[in-house]
Amino acid sequence: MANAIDLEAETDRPARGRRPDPAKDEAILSAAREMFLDKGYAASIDDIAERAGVVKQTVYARFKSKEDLFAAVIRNTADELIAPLSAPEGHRSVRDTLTAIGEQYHRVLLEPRRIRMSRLMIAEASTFPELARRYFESGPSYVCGRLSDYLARASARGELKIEDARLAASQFLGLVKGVEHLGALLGVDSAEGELQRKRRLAAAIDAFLKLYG
Amino acid sequence: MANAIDLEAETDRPARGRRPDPAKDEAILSAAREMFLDKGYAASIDDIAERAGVVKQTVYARFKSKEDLFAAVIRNTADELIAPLSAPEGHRSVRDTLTAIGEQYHRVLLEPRRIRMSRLMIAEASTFPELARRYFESGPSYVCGRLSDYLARASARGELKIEDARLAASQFLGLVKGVEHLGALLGVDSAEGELQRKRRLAAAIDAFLKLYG
DNA sequence: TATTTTTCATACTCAACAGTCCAGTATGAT
DNA sequence: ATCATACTGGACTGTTGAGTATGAAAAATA
Repeated sequence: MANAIDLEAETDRPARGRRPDPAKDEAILSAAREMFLDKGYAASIDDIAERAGVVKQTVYARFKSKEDLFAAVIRNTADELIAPLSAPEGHRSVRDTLTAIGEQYHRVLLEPRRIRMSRLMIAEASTFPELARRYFESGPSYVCGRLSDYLARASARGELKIEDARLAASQFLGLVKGVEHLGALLGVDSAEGELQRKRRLAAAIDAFLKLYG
Repeated sequence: MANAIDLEAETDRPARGRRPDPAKDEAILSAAREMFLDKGYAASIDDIAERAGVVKQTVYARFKSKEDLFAAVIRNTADELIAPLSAPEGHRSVRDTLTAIGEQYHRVLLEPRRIRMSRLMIAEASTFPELARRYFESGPSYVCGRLSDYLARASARGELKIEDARLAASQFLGLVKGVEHLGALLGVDSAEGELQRKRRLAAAIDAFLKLYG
């Protein structure tokens, strides 16, 4: 029963009249992201619109409700945050690779933006379970999976001795996080300088290699 | 300059008239706790009052504002949650002690009540930094401290070989938590049964003893 | 130019909520 | 009995915020 118009709907053909400004999409999403990260879901559409330099109606022209906008922001941001995790593998030693992954994970996890994002998702986990699940699975759990793959391969090559790769990966990330990550989520700045953080990371890697080396 | 009245204020002497009903204090706090855990700080005073079987005025008679009530709830609940952590030490082997501590930490951390509480605190960390800090310090950080003390003593007795006790404690708790704790905060039920949880705990202890045994 | 669609500007509805006020009732002490 | 305090019931203020409505200006096509 699909006619020409339906088919063309896929390719977004606005036919006549003024074209929607794509820059405004970006402005709205970006403003919404900032506000949500700042105030949580309590952020108001009015404030978001004002920050985006746009009128409330324009927001509602693109997103049919606040929930909708929120979901869009989350998906958007989650995707953006995955990118730096596609860690290159290759010819490096196990220690170097783990150091790189650990450093990245460390940096990403403690990055203020990510902390605020995690806070937001944890806060709204009961209201938006689906989004929270996606966030977890495309974030920490994804990293854990990739790391697990790597560990399994390294183990197959005889560079490590691992039985349960998934468990080992979870342990590694746990070692890297320690209790301090929870502290960061709770906004305890932990007076922990770059130095101590590096030290903890190095200790985690030493420990892991001692366990499975 | 303290006169009799000031001194007596300490012992709460309302002099004349009808006495405040202590049961209502408890009812209000308990209702507020439930509602806050459920809806976050967005929970309304009206709902709290209704649930407590009390009129809004009565709430405001005891707590001068919503913030005040919230703070009272947090302090109250945080205290309540510390209690089970005063783990007895003694004649048991290091392994047994670690198992007990780990099991307790595991149970306490993953207990639905604590999860909801952590969610709440993380969500409001930027609005109530002081409360969040207290929560962290009287919760996870406190456990870490106690564990650290224990490890230092065990190390002094020669039962373990540990240089940095605080670091080791953090590592142990990290091993116990893995990535799964974050998943729980995000409401991912992880399809992880009691079995897998016990397994992870056992693995964490094995690993720790291999590291520092 | 005529037409269509976006965007702005502004005002509006409707509901919820923090906090207050008041009049009356209950409970205790003197 | 009387006075002070706790508590109820309900109305009230003022604000905020989600979502809608309306009308006019701006940009694009025919």
